[in-house]
Amino acid sequence: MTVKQPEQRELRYDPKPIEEKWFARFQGDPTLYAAEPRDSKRKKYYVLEMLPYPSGALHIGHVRNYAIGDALARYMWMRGYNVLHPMGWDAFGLPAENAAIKSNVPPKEWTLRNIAHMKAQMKRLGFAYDWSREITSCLPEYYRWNQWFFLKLYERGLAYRKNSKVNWCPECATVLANEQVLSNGCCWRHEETPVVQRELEQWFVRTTNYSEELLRDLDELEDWPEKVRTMQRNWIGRSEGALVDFKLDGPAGRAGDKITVFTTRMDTIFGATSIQLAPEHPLVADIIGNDHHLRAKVEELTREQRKAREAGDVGGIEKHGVFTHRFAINPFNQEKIPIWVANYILLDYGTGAIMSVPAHDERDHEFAKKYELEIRVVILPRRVGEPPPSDREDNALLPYTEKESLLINSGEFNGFSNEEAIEKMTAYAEKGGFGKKTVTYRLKDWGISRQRYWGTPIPMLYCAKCGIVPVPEDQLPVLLPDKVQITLQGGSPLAQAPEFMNATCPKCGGAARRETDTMDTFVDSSWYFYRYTCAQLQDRALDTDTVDYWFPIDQYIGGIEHAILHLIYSRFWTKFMRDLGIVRNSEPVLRLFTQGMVIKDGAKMSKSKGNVVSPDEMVERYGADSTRAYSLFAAPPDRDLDWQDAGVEGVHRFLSRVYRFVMRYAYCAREEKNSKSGPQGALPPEARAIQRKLHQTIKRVTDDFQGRWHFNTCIAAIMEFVNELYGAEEKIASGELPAAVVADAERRVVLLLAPFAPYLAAELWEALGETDNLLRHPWPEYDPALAKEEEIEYPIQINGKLRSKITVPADSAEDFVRDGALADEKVRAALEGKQLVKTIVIPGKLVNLVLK
RNA sequence: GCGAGAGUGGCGGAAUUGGCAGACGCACCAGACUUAGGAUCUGGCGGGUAAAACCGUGGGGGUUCGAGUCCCCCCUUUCGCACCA
Repeated sequence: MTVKQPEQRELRYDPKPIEEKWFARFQGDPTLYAAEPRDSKRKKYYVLEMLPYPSGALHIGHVRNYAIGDALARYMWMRGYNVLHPMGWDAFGLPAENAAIKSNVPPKEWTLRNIAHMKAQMKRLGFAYDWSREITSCLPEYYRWNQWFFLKLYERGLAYRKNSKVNWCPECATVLANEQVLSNGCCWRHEETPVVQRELEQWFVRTTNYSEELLRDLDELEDWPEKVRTMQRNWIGRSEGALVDFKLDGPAGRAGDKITVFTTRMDTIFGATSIQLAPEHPLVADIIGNDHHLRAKVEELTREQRKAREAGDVGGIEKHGVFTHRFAINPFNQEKIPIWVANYILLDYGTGAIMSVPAHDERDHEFAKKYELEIRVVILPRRVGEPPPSDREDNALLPYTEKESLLINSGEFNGFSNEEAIEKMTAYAEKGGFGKKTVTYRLKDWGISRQRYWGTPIPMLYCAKCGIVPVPEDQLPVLLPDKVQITLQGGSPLAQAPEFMNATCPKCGGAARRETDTMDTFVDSSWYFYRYTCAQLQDRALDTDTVDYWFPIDQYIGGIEHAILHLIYSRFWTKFMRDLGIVRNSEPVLRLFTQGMVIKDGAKMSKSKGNVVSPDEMVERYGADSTRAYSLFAAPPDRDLDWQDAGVEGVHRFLSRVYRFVMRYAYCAREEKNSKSGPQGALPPEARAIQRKLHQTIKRVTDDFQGRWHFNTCIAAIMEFVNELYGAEEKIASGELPAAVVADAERRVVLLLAPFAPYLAAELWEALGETDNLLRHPWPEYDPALAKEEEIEYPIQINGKLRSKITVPADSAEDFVRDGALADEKVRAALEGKQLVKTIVIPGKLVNLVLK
């Protein structure tokens, strides 16, 4: 056998020409990542990354997001699945309008330019997307379906218009939905701009119709992070209780003759010693009448609340209130109790009015102490197995808010437990016609009106004769006018465009005015991922059967920031589409993965902090493969990642080592084409060691893809193996090691690398003499028999401390291992003068000797 | 205040079910090859010691032959929620 000389010339890994070469080839091969099922009987895998907002260039955090999804897509593809992996972002292609205006570029052009730039970046990074499925939501085709869905919502009474107080971001110059206001009271897009309240006519979507289902189905989403499920539960905020009417004592006002309160603690109603109204409760104006002093006081309370709300710290407000000089009647005992107005009562939760029970509610207690209101105990702790305690007040316990309780001072309900009392008292109220069992939700309807120019126009007309009239389906899409004056002065710029504004009423043929509000961009993002399955469809929004094949999404990957925005809206939209009969699934996403943020210099990457790492720069310096591999190597994907440029260099060095090794010894594979099944027959120990490590490495990498996605340890395992190959380099170069072993190792390492460094893998695959596309090559299998160690090193512990090590054949019996351990020199020395109390042998793990 | 994570060398992080703590990488140190090295290769690298012993996974206790891992108490930190009646 002739010994081939390894490649002698200096081999330098230069990613640039390699990536350019394969970039061109990938582009020329539209079938490479095609989503058309290769075989409809195969299992499918739909993987999608969550959309970052295309307000500028990609930063390295996005790259990490895509790198995770891309590695999965490639792996599943090699596993033989039909993979759908479309772009996540461009469906969301509505720009920060202001940014466009400030840069003096028309918004549409600005959007398309942004998208083109990002697309170029994505392509350069080599992400395996199906580019034939692009959707760009700023284009007329997408408007059509958004508007069509809106008409369906309207037909079903799920879209309505109402005048209400809304959140307004001065920076965006538009309205925001509740979900789009951060907990610090600022806008989700402008994290330092406080949102203010405005009163406006707005279009709403009745998400609350699905509150119950949105909540209930969270239980089924077992493969969602618990954190996201909890956030959604809190956001929906279901609360079971009852409504109770308290009649006004004295004359009725315009807003009625009673105050309805919501309570979850009906059992404490005999302890109600006042009624508290929200400052903006409609009855307040009625009952304070023309009392200037009271009116001023209420205005002050309103201001305090508004200020706290705008600061996002309603919890920190100092409780203030004022007595209205009016009374209400407790329907349970006909007692007259004072009506107050308080700044901590919120109009938009429950009914905006509460019964105050100072003895059994912390807030009421604090308030009553401050204003010296009566505190009356009506429940006592129940002591199991003991007779009910006496009616003595125990002030140290107050407020007593536990549910484990027993009623006192409550008329005919004395002696009942909390649970029984709530049930009986609610029934009593229902029977008496002054109350009823009810459930309230914190979730509000979704306000979708935006006063932007750039967005899907809401397809509605206002006719003087016919009122609100929907645009007929055959007139869709309603398109935006080309030229408008954008002033950001509030109100939609569309109102200044007469050619847009003036329309004909489809009912009476008279003059009509068009709705000038456009839709929230979250409407687009609520269903864009469905459209990917049938992007070219002309006559319908979606094809039900195609959607049914791909849905639900198998894996959605993104940041936590959409937990209660996009992820609630899209769940709602799915249920709505299911009820329309367009889709068959009730949930859009089977598994959700929230990856960590990328941290740089101790802070979250953001433009305002100036710590953004640009992928372009990284690709220029180290290449796309090194950049994406580092984003997976530096930390497990669910944790935050601390970006260090030096780390990229390390990964780059590793890829260089792989490149040099494979290029140098590629001849082994080219010469050994006949033995692709791996080396046959008995191998010398060094060759066996390489083979064993190879199969162990395949197992480690495969296990992590199947299980917990710790891609950092996958890459580490491949590094270890490559180090081992270098350790045997002398023997490989001299031909001492069978070429078949080297060839086998090279081929499989390249395949293992394919999800993490696809350009390099493609180049090396070719160098190994392979002509097929490596994505079409099956993922390497490991052979447990070949991965098995032949010898095991047992650590010998004495009293739990490591003292020695022995090496025995892997299949040694326990006795043999024990005898071996006891025969060890160091062990015998330690045994000197001591008594062996116990010997513990854990097969395959260790030996522990207990001495006394 | 409530809820969920996290705390391991100089740094990022390994250790999936209790079984050799620090894999892999960065940084650093030494050496080789070099006119040169910001290339490459080899070796070292938790503290401590001449070498051992010994000490080491935020702190304190416990269970166990054996604890980063399990239990109890506490500290720090990140995120989310917070007058939700």
